[in-house]
Amino acid sequence: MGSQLEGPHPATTSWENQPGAMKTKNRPPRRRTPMQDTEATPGEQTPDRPQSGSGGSELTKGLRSRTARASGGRGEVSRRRQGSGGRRENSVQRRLESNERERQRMHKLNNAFQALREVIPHVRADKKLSKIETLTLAKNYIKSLTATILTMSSSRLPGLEAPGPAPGPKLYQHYHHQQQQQQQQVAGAMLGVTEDQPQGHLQRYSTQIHSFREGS
DNA sequence: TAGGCCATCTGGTCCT
DNA sequence: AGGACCAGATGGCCTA
Repeated sequence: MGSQLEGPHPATTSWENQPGAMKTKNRPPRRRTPMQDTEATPGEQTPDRPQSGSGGSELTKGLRSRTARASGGRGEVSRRRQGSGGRRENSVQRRLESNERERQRMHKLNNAFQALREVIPHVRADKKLSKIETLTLAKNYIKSLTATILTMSSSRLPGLEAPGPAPGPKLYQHYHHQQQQQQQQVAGAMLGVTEDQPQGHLQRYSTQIHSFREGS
């Protein structure tokens, strides 16, 4: 599971319909494992898909296969199993709940990644940034912004020392100028537009965007 | 087809 | 005790 591009899965949970839920590429919904299938009612399983698990150790696979058998996949559940399996079923139930919480946690993490993608400028709009690309670009974007702020601060200090008009307009001009330069840098990275000091970080950031765009 | 990326499951550990 | 967090394992999908 994990894709929300298609209709809600039988076990669809609230996150899947949240507007901010991360959309994966054009992928079909993830196949449910036998363990997950124990959550679904009989008949909701997709018959066209294999029943092998998609993760977990051999031990846990064994647990899952036992679970599938215990859940009555082949016939009625024996009284003996019902009687002695209560504890096991309880642990299986706890495991299912834990899995669900973990899924929710990962979805929240992915939502945060998506939110991050949307606030960092990058050129390659046709393809979603991977997680590692997102983190790396974000880190360098922060660096570039920090450099910008430092530059602003250094240009502001002399104005504060000297008597005269308030530095507000100058700061705004500086900020506006930096913003324009950033946009030009990002947009013009492909054109080989270069800037000298003090945009070293910006230049590096743009170069990185370029390299990501090139797929290197 | 290999490699990259990802979702999911799982058990261990940490935290409240 | 139970939930959050983490990392390893596994398998599916996609692309070059």
